[in-house]
Amino acid sequence: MPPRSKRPLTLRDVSEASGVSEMTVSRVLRNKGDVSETTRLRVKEVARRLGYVPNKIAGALASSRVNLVAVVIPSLGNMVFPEVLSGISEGLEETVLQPVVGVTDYLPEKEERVLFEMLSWRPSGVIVAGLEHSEASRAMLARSGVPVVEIMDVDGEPVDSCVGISHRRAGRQMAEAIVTAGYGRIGFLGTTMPLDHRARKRFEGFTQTLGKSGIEIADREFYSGGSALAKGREMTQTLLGRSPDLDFLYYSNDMIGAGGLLYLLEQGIDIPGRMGLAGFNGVELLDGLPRRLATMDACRREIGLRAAAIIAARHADPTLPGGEIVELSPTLDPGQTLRPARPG
Amino acid sequence: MPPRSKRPLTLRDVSEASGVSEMTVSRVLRNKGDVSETTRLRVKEVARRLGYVPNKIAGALASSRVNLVAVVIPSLGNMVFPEVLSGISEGLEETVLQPVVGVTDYLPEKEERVLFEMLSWRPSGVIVAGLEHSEASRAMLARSGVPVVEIMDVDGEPVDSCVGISHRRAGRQMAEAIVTAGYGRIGFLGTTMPLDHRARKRFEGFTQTLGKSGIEIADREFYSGGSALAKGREMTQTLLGRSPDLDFLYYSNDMIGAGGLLYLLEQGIDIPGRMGLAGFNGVELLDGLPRRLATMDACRREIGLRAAAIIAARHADPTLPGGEIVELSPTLDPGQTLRPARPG
DNA sequence: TTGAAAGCGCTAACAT
DNA sequence: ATGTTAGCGCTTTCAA
Repeated sequence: MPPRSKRPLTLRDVSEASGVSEMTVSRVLRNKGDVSETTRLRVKEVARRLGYVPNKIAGALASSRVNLVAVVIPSLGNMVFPEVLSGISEGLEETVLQPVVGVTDYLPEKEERVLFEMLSWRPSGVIVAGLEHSEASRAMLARSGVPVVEIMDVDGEPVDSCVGISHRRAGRQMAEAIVTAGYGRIGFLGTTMPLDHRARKRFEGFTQTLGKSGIEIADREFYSGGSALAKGREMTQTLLGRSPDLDFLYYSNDMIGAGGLLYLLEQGIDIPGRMGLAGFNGVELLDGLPRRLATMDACRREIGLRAAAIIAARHADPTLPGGEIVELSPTLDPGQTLRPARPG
Repeated sequence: MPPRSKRPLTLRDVSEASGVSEMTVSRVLRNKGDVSETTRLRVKEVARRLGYVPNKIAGALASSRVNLVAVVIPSLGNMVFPEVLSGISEGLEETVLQPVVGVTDYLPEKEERVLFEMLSWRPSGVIVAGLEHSEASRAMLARSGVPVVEIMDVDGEPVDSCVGISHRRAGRQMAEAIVTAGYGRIGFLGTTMPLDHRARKRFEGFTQTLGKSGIEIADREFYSGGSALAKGREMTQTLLGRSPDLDFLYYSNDMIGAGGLLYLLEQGIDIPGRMGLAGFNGVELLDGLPRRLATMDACRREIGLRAAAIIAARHADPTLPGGEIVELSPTLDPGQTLRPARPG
C-alpha cells in the first residue's frame, strides 16, 4: 500500500512519474481526446500505483462543469423522501450526474441556507421539494442559471419546472370516496406542522369537498414528534374518547393511520363497517398490516424519476426550454378499511 | 427580483458595483480581516441586491479548504441509516462542517466508486459504514490524508478511527438471554444478504453462544427485497409450517420481527409463553405495536454523534492523533416477547 | 484598513 | 498523438 502522505498527489506527480505531459495524463484519466494505447496504459498504471485521486475542485473550476444535482428535501426520517431520492438516483444512473442531498427540517430559513450553500458549489441542476419558498430562495433559484425542478406538489407557481401531484385534488378525491361510501361523522388526525404545505393542501381539499355535501369535520386531533405508529394509537384513543360517534377517521399519513388501525382492531371494532379509515402515501409498510389501510399513492418514486429526467435532458441539451409541468395522478387504494360505495 | 442571467456573478461584479477591491469584498463576505463598518455595510448591501452567490469551487481551490464531510452508507431505505445521519448532522451542527451523503447499496465496488468520487472533492473527513472494504477502498482512505471514521461496527481492523458496537457480542448477548429464559428450539429469520457483515456477525455470535449450551439453530428462513413487515409474516408462516415445534424466533431486524409478531398474535399464539421473539435495532416503530418486541438498541444516533465529534475535533486541531476506537454498549430490551429468566 | 500580485490544480484552446 | 499557454474565481501573502 502506498504510504500515507500529507500532500495529496497532483496531476504533475503522475506526469513526472510517467514521463508524459500533464495534459496527456489529464486526457487519459478523462478518456478525452486521442492518446496512444501505449501511453494510456502506462499512465493508468502509474496513476493506479501512486493512488492518484484527481482533484475535482480544480477540474470543476477549470472546466466550469460540476456534475452534481442539488436535491433539497425537508427530512430523511419520513420514508417518503428516501423513496423520492431513490427515484432520483435511478433517474440519474445512466448520466454523469450525481445527486447531493440537503435537508431543511421543514424550516424556510434553513432551506434558504441549504440552497445558498448548495448553489455556491455551482451544481448542474436543483431539485427541491415543494413550491413554497422564501422570497430570497425563489430569487436564488431563478437567478441560478441552472434547471430547477420543484417536486411533490403542483398546486402553485413553480420557479421553473415542476413534477408532482395535486394534494388539493388528492384530498378532494378521498373526501368523495368517503362520502360516496356513506360515512358522515368524520374525524381528522394529523400533525401540528403548519409548514407541511402538502398536508395542509390535502386537508383543504378534503374539507372543501366534504362541505359540498354539507359535512363538516366532526372532530380533530394533532400530534408532533415521537413514534408515528404509537402517536396514531394515542390520538385515535383520545379522539374516540371525546367523540365516540365518529364513523370515519382520515389520517394525514399512513404511519399514524396504521397505529390507529392496530388500536381499533384490538378494541374489536368492526372495520370498515362501524368505522372507516384512510391514510395517505401508500407506504410499503401497509402490506404487512393485519388489514390493508385505505390510502393514496403519492407517486414518490415516479416523481423522482421524472424530475431526474428533466434535469438530465436539459443538462444534455442546454437549449431545451424550461417551465415543464408534470402532474401525476395518484390512485386511491381502498384497501380493506373503506367500505364499498353505498348504492344510490 | 434581479434578472435571470446566464453567467453567474463573480466577486469582480460586486467589487465594481461597490467601488472597492475584490479583496475587500472577499473579506467582507467571509468576515475575515479588518474592514471598516462603512465599507462592510455597503458591500453587503450590494452583494445582496445583486444576488451574489460566492463560488465555493474557486474558494476551495484557492484556500484548499473544503468544509464537507463525506458520509458513505449502504442504503437510505433502512431507517437505521437516516438515524445515524441525523446524529452526524447534529454532531456537526456547531461546526463549519457539512455532511455529504453517498449510498453504496451494500456493493463493495459501488462503495469504491463512491469513495473515489467523494475523495476527489477533497472533503475534510470521511465517515463510512462498516469495517469491510475492498483493498482499493482501504488504500484510498488510508492515503486520503483526512480523518476517517468507520462506524456501526467494531469487530475488525479500522483504517483510522472507529465508532460502533460489537455485533458479535450483541448476538452472543441475545443468545444468552434466550437460553437463560429456557427456550431451546430456536429458529432464525434474516436476509439473504451475504454483504451485510453486521447481520452476519450477529448471527455468528448468536450461534456460537447457543453452541456452548449445546443448542443448534433448529431451522432458518431468508428473504430479500419487498416490504420487510410483510416478509416477516410470510417467513414466519413458512418457517412454522415446516418446523411447528420451534419455541423461539430470532429475527435479524425489527421490521421482519414486527411482521412475525403481528402474524403470531393473529394466530392466537401465546407470546412469550409458547413462543418467544426477538429482533434487532430498537426502532421507534416498535412502540406502536400491540406488544413490544424484544430487541437490542444499536446506538445509531449516538454513533453518528460520536463519529461527527471525532471529525470535528480533528478538523479543529489537525495535530490530534487518529486511531481512536469507541465501542458503545447496546442494551437488551426484553420488551414483552421474551419471558423472564427461568429460575435455576 | 485597503490593495496588488501570485497561484491553487486543473482543462480549453491552440500549437506542433 | 502530444505539448504549451492561459486562465477558471477565488484566497494567500505581502505591500502600502
